[in-house]
Amino acid sequence: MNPTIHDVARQANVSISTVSRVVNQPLAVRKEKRDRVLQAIEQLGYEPNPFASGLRDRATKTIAAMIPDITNPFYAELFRGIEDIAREQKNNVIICNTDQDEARFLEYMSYFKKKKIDGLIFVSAAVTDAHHATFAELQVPVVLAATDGERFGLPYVKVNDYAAASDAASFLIKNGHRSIGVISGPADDPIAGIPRLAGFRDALAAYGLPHGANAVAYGTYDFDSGYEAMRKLYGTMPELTAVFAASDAMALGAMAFLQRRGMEVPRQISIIGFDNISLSRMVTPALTTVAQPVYEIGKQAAAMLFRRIGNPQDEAQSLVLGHEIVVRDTVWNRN
Amino acid sequence: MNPTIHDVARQANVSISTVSRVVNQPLAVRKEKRDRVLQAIEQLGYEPNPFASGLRDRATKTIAAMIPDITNPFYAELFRGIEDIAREQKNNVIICNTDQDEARFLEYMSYFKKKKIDGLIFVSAAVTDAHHATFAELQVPVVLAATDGERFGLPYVKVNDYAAASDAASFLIKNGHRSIGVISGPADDPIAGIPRLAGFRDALAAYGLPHGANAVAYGTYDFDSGYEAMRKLYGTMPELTAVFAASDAMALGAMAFLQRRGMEVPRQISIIGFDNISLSRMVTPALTTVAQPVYEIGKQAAAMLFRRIGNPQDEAQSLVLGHEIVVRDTVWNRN
DNA sequence: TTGTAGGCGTTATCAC
DNA sequence: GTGATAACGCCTACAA
Repeated sequence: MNPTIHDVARQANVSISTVSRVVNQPLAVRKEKRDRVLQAIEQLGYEPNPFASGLRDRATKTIAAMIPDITNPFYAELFRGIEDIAREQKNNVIICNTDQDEARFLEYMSYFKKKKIDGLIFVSAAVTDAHHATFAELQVPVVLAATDGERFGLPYVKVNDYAAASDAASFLIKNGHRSIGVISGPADDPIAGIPRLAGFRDALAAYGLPHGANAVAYGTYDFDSGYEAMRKLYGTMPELTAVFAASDAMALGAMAFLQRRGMEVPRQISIIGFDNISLSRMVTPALTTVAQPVYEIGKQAAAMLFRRIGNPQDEAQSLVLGHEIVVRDTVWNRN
Repeated sequence: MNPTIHDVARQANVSISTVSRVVNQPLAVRKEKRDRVLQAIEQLGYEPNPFASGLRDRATKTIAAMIPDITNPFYAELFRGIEDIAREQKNNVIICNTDQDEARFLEYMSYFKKKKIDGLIFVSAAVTDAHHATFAELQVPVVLAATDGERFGLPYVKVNDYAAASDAASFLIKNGHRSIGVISGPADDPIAGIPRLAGFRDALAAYGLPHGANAVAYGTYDFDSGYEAMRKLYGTMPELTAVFAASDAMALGAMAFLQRRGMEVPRQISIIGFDNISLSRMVTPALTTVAQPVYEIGKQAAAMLFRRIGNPQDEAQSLVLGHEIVVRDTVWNRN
């Protein structure tokens, strides 16, 4: 049996209210008594029972993280950032794999309406009207990670996808490539689809390079779709010397396609990915890619959430973190 | 504000105890009233407040999963199995990344002693005396996943590592290999180190094949250590035609070393891994490996845990799940 | 079979 | 500045 507030009170020879005050508003208690209480707490190893507090205040010391799939290394690492901050704050984080499934999402949300949570971090998927409405019902702070919230005024932490994709294009161009294909995310994905494609294309255009429809294939960020997209792309644009993929997994898929067709990467075709997942350095040749500070995104999102939980009127300032190109072995210098 | 038991009672015109009974022991209530109550529950969307129940019964509807690192795809998938069962049981699972760090482990455990959990799943790491002692203090059921508990009488769900490694050896031998190297886990790891090495060596011995110290290098299951181990192994045993690695990540490391040295896999050197992580099909050539039913291990471990939580005297029957060899492209048939 | 009442540990409100 | 006390919502003796 854990010690309760009563045990501490008895030990310190004060009332339970005093103990409670020492814990919650230490300044309101005369120093002398406060020290006595503190000492008793220390001795007994007292910690407030979260159920009792929860029952009274409905604060749960629990946040939820909604993630497409923890099995995906990108999300796993982002989650680590969240978890590390939550642990610092002595909070639990309960993890929700949505599998991008609407029903699953709703199931979790209705669950949260009963069994309260203090806040929510929504990772990576585009926010729809339906999502937004559900968030509002929840009545707790919501922070977005690796996705955009401008449209709904939701605070977010992410990278500038447009600029990052644009940098990828410049990098390829600087390495002497002129015929460049793109494996994009879904054409209607406002997060990692549209902006990355636009950023990349605009950069090509700025250099006066072709960037027509035949230079783009679409995938769904995973390995298999990258493999398939590469097949299509190669069909419509056999002269290409480089490919930009909007995710590392797709880049790996593209690479697998090419290698299995007997083509040499990067000598014949160069590839640059996006994300810098841990696998990207494990393949041969190691993948050159645009790195997002994934772990940091998770950390900052969590920090922002706790700031808002502590102070609900805090007008959270969204964060755009920097990206960088990690140069490994899949881009050939043609100059 | 969510409806409480009182609201339901009023609506159904019964006392709160009747409502409580309907929820907890439906058989003890006359059918007529029961139906009325059920209807009221339905109408109001009543769900018991978990804090109130928690406060009374100290049941938290929360289990913990101790995992070396959720960023590792193997653990991530195992965790998915755990989570899926937990959700079925309307439990939360809080995830603890130990990073194999003792201090971190203890921090979590002491945290759990305060803020109770209903049960614990300990994944993958070898159980030490210290661990075991700490488990005992916790006073809640503990189940082991992907690790052994015989020594302490702890129930576990795992694969037969010895037999699986032995099968890997047979597979290589059947494909005509005679000079075979091993990249083992740590020599003192009783879980995935010792048994996999022993199983593999014993199989070689059974075929009258050499299996001396020069045919083994040791790693720590990760990519880099596999890379390094392959370098050593190749130094001591340049005649080898095949390598067994005790983890896929090490197999990938080994493969990277060979490929970067200009060697062809599998034509010159074959590789077989262990785990069947998702990456193994993404590399080229795709990795042949011994598959563990990871997701299933997580599921079964969780199911076992909930069985024991429900019935503490349940003498949990440990489970040994089957393995299989997933044949892809890294083993050359020399016959 | 059903209802009443007490207590789980905390915090906040009110007196003092 | 401090202490008693009333909730918070649930469950379960115990009484009826």
